[in-house]
Amino acid sequence: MTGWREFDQNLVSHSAAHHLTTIQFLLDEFGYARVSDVARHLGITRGSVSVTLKGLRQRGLVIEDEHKHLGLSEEGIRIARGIHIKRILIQTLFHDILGIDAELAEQDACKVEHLLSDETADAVARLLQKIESGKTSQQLQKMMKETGKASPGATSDFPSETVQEFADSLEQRQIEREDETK
Amino acid sequence: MTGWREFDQNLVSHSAAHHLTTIQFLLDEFGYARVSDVARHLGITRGSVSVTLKGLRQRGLVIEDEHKHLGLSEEGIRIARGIHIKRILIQTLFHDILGIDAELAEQDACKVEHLLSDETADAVARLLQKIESGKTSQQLQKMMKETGKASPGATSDFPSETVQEFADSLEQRQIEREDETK
DNA sequence: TCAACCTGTTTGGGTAGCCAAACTTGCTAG
DNA sequence: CTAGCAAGTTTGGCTACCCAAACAGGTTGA
Repeated sequence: MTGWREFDQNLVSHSAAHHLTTIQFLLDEFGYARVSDVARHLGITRGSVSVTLKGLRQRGLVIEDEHKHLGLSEEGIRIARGIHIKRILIQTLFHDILGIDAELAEQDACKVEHLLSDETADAVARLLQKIESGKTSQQLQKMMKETGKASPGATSDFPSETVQEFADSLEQRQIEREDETK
Repeated sequence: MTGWREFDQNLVSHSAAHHLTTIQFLLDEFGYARVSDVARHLGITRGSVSVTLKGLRQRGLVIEDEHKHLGLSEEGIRIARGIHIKRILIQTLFHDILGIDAELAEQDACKVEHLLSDETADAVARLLQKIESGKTSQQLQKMMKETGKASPGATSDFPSETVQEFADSLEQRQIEREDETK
């Protein structure tokens, strides 16, 4: 298992990602952002935000003016924007393509947004754009819409028996392909 | 921002997920699993594994026989299997559909496997199965294959300008839909 | 003016993980 | 029989988060 712990050497942590995107959101929405605003928006205490932002200031991602109003450095903006876009892309993938309920799609997207590689995010964008741009058959459109509905008789467990079997077959094929390669 | 911190009240943490799936893997592969084996496989020290597994034993997910050989309880097996299947599904989605390089697809899948909701994983399975089962047009098959290739002239930055604009338009539409709803 | 309030910071405490290093155990090769 | 090694555990230390509570400054209304 190489690199199963890559996650903790990411550019920014889950927490930092949310601090940055929150500041950007507040700036867009209200024109300013203070420690308390960030804390309220994230649902954590001012103290926690204060400490976290101290770190982000030291890393040069967050800046502060004389009135304690927060802002993002150029790099902070880049990072926040990247994460935000990933969130939108994943959310759209889950909601529009997989048919996941909007709220759950947002929740899942929020959990993984800062973990996905740029390459994967880019690929999601390309797929969505292709589907978008009408290069898609009627058939696919219809199929995509149906994807969201559970198969008749599906239970609430995961994995269902069919999913289990399907995943097994996927894995088997994967192993075979690896064998071919060598 | 409701529930941006859901991640830390998941069934199992990223670390625990890997401990469980590693035990399952070692059992399948070698017929036994000991603390040292798990440690070697995960690339961390025996001490860390020892402590973590103590917790998982207390939670009833991991069991141990008189020879210090590890095993999984019924619930442990269920959890490990669920995570493993999610990994396979996501990896396949990224590799086969999005065209992401196999290694990166595995790495990304590994980061998010334990975070995705059952519903989303199920939906991924349904989508893959539909594409699989030949209900898909030739056109889509072709499209899927092309998706992996970056557009000509694409740079190595994320997000590219086009992706940026595309994501903006997605977001705009999302907002409009929300407005309609209320 | 000054008390009440809002804002921000600091500090002590807690959990989750990781490591290194010191032990304990038990097996095995001389 | 025993020295040595491998396996497992414990402990102290570290980072990254979170909270609660104490504290410091500025604003504002009475």
